[in-house]
Amino acid sequence: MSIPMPGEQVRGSKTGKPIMALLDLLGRTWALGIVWQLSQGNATFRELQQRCEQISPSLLNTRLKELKMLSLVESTPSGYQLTASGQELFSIVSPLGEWSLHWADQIKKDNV
Amino acid sequence: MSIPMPGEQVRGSKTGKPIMALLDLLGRTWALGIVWQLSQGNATFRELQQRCEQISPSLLNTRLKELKMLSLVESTPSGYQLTASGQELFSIVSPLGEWSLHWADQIKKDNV
DNA sequence: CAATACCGCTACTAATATTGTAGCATCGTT
DNA sequence: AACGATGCTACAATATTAGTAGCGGTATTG
Repeated sequence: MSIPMPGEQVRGSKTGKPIMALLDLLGRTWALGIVWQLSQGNATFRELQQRCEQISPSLLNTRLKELKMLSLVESTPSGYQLTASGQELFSIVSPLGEWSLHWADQIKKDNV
Repeated sequence: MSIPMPGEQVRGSKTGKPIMALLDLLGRTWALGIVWQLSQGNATFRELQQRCEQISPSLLNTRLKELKMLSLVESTPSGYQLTASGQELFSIVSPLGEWSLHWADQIKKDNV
């Protein structure tokens, strides 16, 4: 799968608008999960594999390449870590953690 | 693909934590894109299909079922629309629209 | 200097998800 | 009754992800 570079066509959009590239990226398995896990601290390849319970090394590596190309993750001697942009992204989505709890309650109510 | 119900096992996590269910959901093709499009106003099935340039009707319907089950989208006589929860979700992720512009600039700089 | 034990990562196949296209069933209009 | 539009299903083709084995490199240990 090609890397969803802002400015170019991506899955589901020909306009190249950055938001569409971002939605394409985030819509890939584990992309946001990796950012989420890395927000909890740097990790080596194998550590990251363990934090993401069931991710296969081939997919992890594919995602890491994408995230590196898109300036969200970088690899350092002490392992992978979020870049400044990656941290910004995380800080935007981090409220999802708490919100998901309310959401879960809501679903229960609706499905009674 | 089974619906990522908070409290149950989902792709990539056995804990059932709501955030993992949410990350599973958002990691599916077009899930966030549909929420994004609906935030711009209600839409019928075929309207939504057009807004999401390349989505196939089978996938659109699959996603809509999931989003309905998860209390994020509901169908009304005037078409599909976000539920209160769906709007909350959108309001959390909506800053991504503007942020993606800065991000695109950053990528350009990094890749010079 | 082996032998061992990690590490990042690649290779490959099987399983699963998504795309693309055709078209059915239903409804309201003419 | 014929037409057009709608929501949606069916299904084959294609693309993505999961799962497993293991290579080549770099310490560490005896």
